[in-house]
Amino acid sequence: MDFVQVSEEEGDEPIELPAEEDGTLLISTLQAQFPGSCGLKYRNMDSKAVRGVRSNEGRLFPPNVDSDWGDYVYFCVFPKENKRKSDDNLENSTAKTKRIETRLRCTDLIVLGLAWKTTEDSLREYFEGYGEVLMAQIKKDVKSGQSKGFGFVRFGSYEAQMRVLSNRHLIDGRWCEVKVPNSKGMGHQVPCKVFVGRCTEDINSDDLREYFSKFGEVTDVFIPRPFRAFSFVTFLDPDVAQSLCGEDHIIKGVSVHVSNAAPKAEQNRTHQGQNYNYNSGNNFGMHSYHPQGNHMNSGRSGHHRGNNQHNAHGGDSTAIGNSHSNIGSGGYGMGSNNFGGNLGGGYTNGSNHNSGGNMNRQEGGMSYNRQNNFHGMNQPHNGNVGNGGWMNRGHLDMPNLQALGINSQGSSSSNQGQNMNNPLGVGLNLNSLPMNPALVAAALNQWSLLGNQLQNQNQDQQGGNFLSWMAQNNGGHSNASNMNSGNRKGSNNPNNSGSGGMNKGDNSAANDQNGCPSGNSWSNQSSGSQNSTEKSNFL
DNA sequence: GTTGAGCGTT
Repeated sequence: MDFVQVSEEEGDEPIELPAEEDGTLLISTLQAQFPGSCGLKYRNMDSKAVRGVRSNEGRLFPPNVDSDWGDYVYFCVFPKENKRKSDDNLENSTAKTKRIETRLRCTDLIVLGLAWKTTEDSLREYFEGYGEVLMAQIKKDVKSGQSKGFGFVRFGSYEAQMRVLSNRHLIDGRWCEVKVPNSKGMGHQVPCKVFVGRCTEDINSDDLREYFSKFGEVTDVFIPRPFRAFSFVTFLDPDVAQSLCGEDHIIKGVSVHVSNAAPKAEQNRTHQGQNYNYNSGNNFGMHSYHPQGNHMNSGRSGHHRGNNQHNAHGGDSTAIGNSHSNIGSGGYGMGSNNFGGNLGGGYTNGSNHNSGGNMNRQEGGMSYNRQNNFHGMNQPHNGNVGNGGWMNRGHLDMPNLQALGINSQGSSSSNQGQNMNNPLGVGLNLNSLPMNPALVAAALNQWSLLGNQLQNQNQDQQGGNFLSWMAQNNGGHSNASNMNSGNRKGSNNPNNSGSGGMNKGDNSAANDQNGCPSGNSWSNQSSGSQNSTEKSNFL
């Protein structure tokens, strides 16, 4: 038997790999020793150049016609990464190799929950459906030989490993869990899912899948219904997902924006000590990552101001009889996002109740008012006195507001005394835009420039409830239960600002007028405060 | 002979 000397990198100590009878070397043999490698190359002594080894159908062919591998020491070829702009700074081949090593190297995977009857053969047989299996073992009791119900498997390719890690497995009639050992089951630490913003309604999941497949295998596409102008695309390879983040792509003539779909908690971790004004109101329930079921955050420091009540994952029947109040003082914390309060099961975790109290008094610093002044329509002055510009919102990039014709300076200067006729907390006349206002609203909605509270048609009809179409509950999943509970008593209140920075408007709910579950009570009080509620998780 | 969260005689 002929042996081929192979090292991982030129100069490394070689390992002798057995060639086949026909003189070829199986790539699987190569990968058994050098996981992730896809070929061989060697240094030609005459030309001093590196030569590649011919590869075909899983076999590597010796360079000499007489099936002789010669005295060369071959070294491994690893798959090149997608040549993307983010890789431009990685010209150093060693760095590249090292990076690929860490990224693409296969590891043993633990398979938990195996049936007692599952054997190493049947385990191997099952996983061979994903790719070459280099090892499959069942851990057994040494005395009895009985399976302990778990085992290990190793694949020849990182691709197969990734595929296995991202799937569920029914093996011999039992659902088994496959994980990287001691990894707490994350599968991969890097998120595979990206947020695709600025989608239009005619971009369907097939479009997204087809488009994004050119960057890597797409394992899932999710488009929230009803239409919310964004979607999620999940890739098999988290690195593909990451490489796309921050980019704009054109799908069906529409420029969409790809960004991180990481949990909001992760994204906000970096923000400290700023005059934040988090006034979102968007709560995306579906496909959300809820580390805990319930959150109650209140305090005077940090950016978890006010109360954020999460009550995700429906079925809690918390929609009735809730009482939410946010009382802050001298701080930045008002407004309330209440995740939950969801009637019914299914995906009922997207409710967003913002109880008004939309006083945004800005005292220097940055102001980014994503206030939900929906109920403040026809208000000559809605109390937004922000003047600071846009705040840092974490990893989500801001939209080009100027392109949208939106004045980001708030509404105080230009809108006082005007009948804005729009439900946005920013100075925008949607009717004047040279585009579909619904699209603009959707875009704004995406960026949390407006909440997803939607006016009840019975009230404030002058307010241009163009978003109300979004509010229609989709049968089955009531995730878009955007109940507006913040109607002021006496709408069209000419002044919502209170005095001395106090938000003293009567923000008590009139839920019974608004089709909301009865019994809720909402109130917000603040003094000299900035609003700081957070958007919910994306993932 | 049973069992059902875990982490492997290298």
